[in-house]
Amino acid sequence: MQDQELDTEEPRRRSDGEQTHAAILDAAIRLASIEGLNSLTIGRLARELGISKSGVFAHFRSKERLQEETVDAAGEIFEREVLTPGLSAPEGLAQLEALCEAYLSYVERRVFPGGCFFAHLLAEFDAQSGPVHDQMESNQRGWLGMVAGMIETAIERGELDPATDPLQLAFELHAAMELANYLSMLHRDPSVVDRGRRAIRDALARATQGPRGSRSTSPSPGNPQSGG
Amino acid sequence: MQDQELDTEEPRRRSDGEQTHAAILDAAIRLASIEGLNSLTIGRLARELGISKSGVFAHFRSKERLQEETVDAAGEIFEREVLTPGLSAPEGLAQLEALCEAYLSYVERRVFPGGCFFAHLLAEFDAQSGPVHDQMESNQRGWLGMVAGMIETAIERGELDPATDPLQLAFELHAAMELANYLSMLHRDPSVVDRGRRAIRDALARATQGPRGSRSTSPSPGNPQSGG
DNA sequence: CCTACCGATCGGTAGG
DNA sequence: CCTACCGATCGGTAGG
Repeated sequence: MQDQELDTEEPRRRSDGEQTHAAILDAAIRLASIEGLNSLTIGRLARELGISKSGVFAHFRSKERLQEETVDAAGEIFEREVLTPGLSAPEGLAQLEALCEAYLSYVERRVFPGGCFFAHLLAEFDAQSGPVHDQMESNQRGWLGMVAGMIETAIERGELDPATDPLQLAFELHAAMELANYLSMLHRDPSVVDRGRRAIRDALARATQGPRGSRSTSPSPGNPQSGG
Repeated sequence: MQDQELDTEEPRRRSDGEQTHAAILDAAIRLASIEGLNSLTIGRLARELGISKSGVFAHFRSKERLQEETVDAAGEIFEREVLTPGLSAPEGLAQLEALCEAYLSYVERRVFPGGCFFAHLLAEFDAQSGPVHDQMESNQRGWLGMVAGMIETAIERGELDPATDPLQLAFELHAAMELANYLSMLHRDPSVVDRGRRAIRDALARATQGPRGSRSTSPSPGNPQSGG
């Protein structure tokens, strides 16, 4: 604690600059989810927030850093809105279902006004080279790998047919989630998400029963304490 | 025919202007498939083609018309490379399979350097309002409706299980095609298209056999001449 | 956070 | 198809 003479000017009040910084990123995320990361311009964000261009610029020092921080901030929201609720379910098939549902719910609730931020960036940067492409590639690999890992765990626990190909099923689940996102946005109709929901439910049901309804009769209860 | 005095100046030689027009659209399509329709600028196309900005501009008179003509020209390529080969197969399940394979082959062959032009535009304009969004919505509806129609025909011909939901199966096939496009581009790996191929083959096999391998024993041969 | 500025580029026009 | 422009906006800098 310092002398009281600093009292009236709120000593080390960091909130002013930080709040502005956060407000810029919030606007940037919203804009980029609708129009893409390359549509971000410093001038446009400044206009939207009612501050000067250089006022925005001072927070990032380059457009590249603005883009980087925007992607990172969107990643934190994705983590909070999708990964955390998805991973909070008990390990195995339940967790896989929870993750898929968390994603679809996040699309349905329009966490980002333009739909899934990363689905937009996937299409925007799949054919472009550079740091954003590379980050998206690693994001996608991580996501698909995580889903495939959950499928493997569910197989080990006897909850899914051992004949299931984890990466192939992960691809199909992911495909349903992505298209549900795009089409629900395109048609401005959140109920399109239900098509994705049904595709996922059916795919998991088939992998549960096996392709011919041959179901392993008594799956082992599994070990809730063992890590993946 | 006119007098010979016009001979040396090639009367009504249209090829010059038309070739330039076509060359501009070709460059625009290629650029837009990689970076999106909004990344098109008249100056950039002019630089790439080695002509002046106003030389490009004169062909379209507005950026909006350039974008419209670019989308239309890409549509013609899609028709030639996907729809025509897909629809050339005999009506029914064979046609449905041919259409899916025509799409995957078009992705694999990199008909557009940035992958499927319309998959890119779907993500770019799903959350934006305006004429391009509206055209993409109608394109998507048309495509999904066509696929669903082929599924209906295949059901009527006894080639697919009558319990199949045409729009739901169309959604799942479409989802596999789109993700195959995005991921094969993202990883610069055409073999990712095989994941989509397998997803489609499996989905059709399930719809052929029914969910439990209960297959209608003697499907009617169908009528190849009747329209859909 | 501001004003004031830089060179480059944008879509578009005028006139040929 | 060209040169020569227009006002607006871009990312970024200087200096406060």
